[in-house]
Amino acid sequence: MLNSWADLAANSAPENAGTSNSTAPSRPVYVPPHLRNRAASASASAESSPAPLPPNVSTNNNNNNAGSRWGAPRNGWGNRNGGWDRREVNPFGDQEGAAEEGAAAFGEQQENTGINFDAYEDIPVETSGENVPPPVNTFAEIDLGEALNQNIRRCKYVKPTPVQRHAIPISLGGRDLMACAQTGSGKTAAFCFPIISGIMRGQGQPLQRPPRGVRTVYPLALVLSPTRELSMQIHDEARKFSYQTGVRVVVAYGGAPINQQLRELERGVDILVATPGRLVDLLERARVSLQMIRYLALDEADRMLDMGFEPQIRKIVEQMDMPPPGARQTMLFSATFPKEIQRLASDFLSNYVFLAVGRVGSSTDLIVQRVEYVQESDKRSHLMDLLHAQRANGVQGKQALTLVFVETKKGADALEHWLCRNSFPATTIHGDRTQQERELALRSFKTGNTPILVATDVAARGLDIPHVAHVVNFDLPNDIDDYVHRIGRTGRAGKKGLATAFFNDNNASLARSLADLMQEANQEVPDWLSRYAARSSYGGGRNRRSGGSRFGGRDFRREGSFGRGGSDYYSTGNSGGYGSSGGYGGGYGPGVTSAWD
DNA sequence: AAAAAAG
Repeated sequence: MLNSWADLAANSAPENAGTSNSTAPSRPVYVPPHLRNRAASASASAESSPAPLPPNVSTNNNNNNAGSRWGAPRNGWGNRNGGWDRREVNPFGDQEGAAEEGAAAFGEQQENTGINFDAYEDIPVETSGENVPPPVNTFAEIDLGEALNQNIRRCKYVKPTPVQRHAIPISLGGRDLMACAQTGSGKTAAFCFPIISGIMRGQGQPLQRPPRGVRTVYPLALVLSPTRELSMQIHDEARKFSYQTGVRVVVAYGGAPINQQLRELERGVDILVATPGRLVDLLERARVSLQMIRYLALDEADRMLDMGFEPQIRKIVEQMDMPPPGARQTMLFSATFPKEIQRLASDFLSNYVFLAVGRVGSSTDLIVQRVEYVQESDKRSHLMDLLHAQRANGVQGKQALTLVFVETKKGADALEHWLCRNSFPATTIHGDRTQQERELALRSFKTGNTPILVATDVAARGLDIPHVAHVVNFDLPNDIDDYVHRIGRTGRAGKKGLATAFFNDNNASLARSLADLMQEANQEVPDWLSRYAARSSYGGGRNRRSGGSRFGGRDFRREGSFGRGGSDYYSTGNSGGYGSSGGYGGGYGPGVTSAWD
């Protein structure tokens, strides 16, 4: 009873507000955010004539036939939100608040500016594809719009990071993109800026929908990520970038009450950030339609396309109502991009640019990697030793943050319990905990309240946790890519980090790739590990996913002339067709990427 | 074999 009444009220209120004295719009039309104040009154008086296109609308190659294919723009904006959102909370308001708590606790300033650009100076970059738009050196060179520029200043971003310098012009040029890149250095911004800017410009043609459920919303951009916490993080960042641009960002993920998310959606959504399960739910309830999607971004794209996720992603991207490749712009980001996954991913892309922002020798050098031989039964006491040592390294009375990865959820609980019993304040994050518990754990860790976090792979990717001094692989993962992502939780934004792994016979299959990785990162490889690696290379101890070039860094379209790709990982220049290889033969072997995302 | 993601 109460529910249906509330729903009714929630449903009709914005509709009335948006159109006041006219008949309710039945057909959606895209109104760029900067015109929405006017649009609300304009559409009321001009119901029968097509809505004016924004003056600076630029035709996008990929979309210029969308009008004929999908129907001409109509009146009425599907999101029923005429005008800027006056209730928009200033995400910068508590400048020293939430996100900065950790920094404050450590007596440091502004994590956002903490990027150490010197660490990036000589980062090798490879691009391939046809007519690759050239990189820029400053934000000023790109016309992102004044509102967005102001937010960039508020974020204290002074100049674009390497991934931004390359990815933003490519995306603004309307091209699809597969990028091997680093989050810590602004990966989220690299796909958010072009999306926000594009939405503000009203680029391309809106796609018409058949009238369906009145409460259906039509986001223009979709960002998918593999974990709830990562979606939250992306949402938080995207909200900063879109502040006062009129572009509305909404997040939807499982484990949280759906009603609140539905209410947020009903207030209007331009950019939807979501985890796959909850999005499918919303699509099946017809509360969200993907018909108007003009931008699709997959964060941690290789994870999104691996066995566990691929069917869901295919369903969302190929079997719902999303415009096909070419009629939308698609951006895939990850630090690791095995070529098998690249092949899968190419289904979603159209004439795309491949971009690899690699590590230079110095990038993963920021993370000191250690491997110790530890029997299962000795792991706990060994961890204890590390933590005792870590205690001495505390900053301002706070213990440095240590992130401990384990294999299983049960193992995580057990270890947390044991640590607490031994007076090490620890908490844990894994998929068997409630969402509330997960978020609490992460917050408590970030603030230094609980300086030890025991985690499963749920925390392996993308999470930006400042001040993680030490990553311990209590249990090593089976996949070297997961190792790369895990250790990338430390040594972020150009800062130094330490990663310690406990290795024993159970990890024999990882020996070779681990030894290779460490060698390429100029780390000291223990002799016993080298011997292990040599042994396992006989036994076929290769990683399941590849025989060689298993890291990102290389466009799989360029495979072919070389037996196993990777040894010519970096060509020198940018652009060039598929076949052109600069042939930098040095050092990168089977492809080390950044240890970051 | 495990983890993640809907309830």
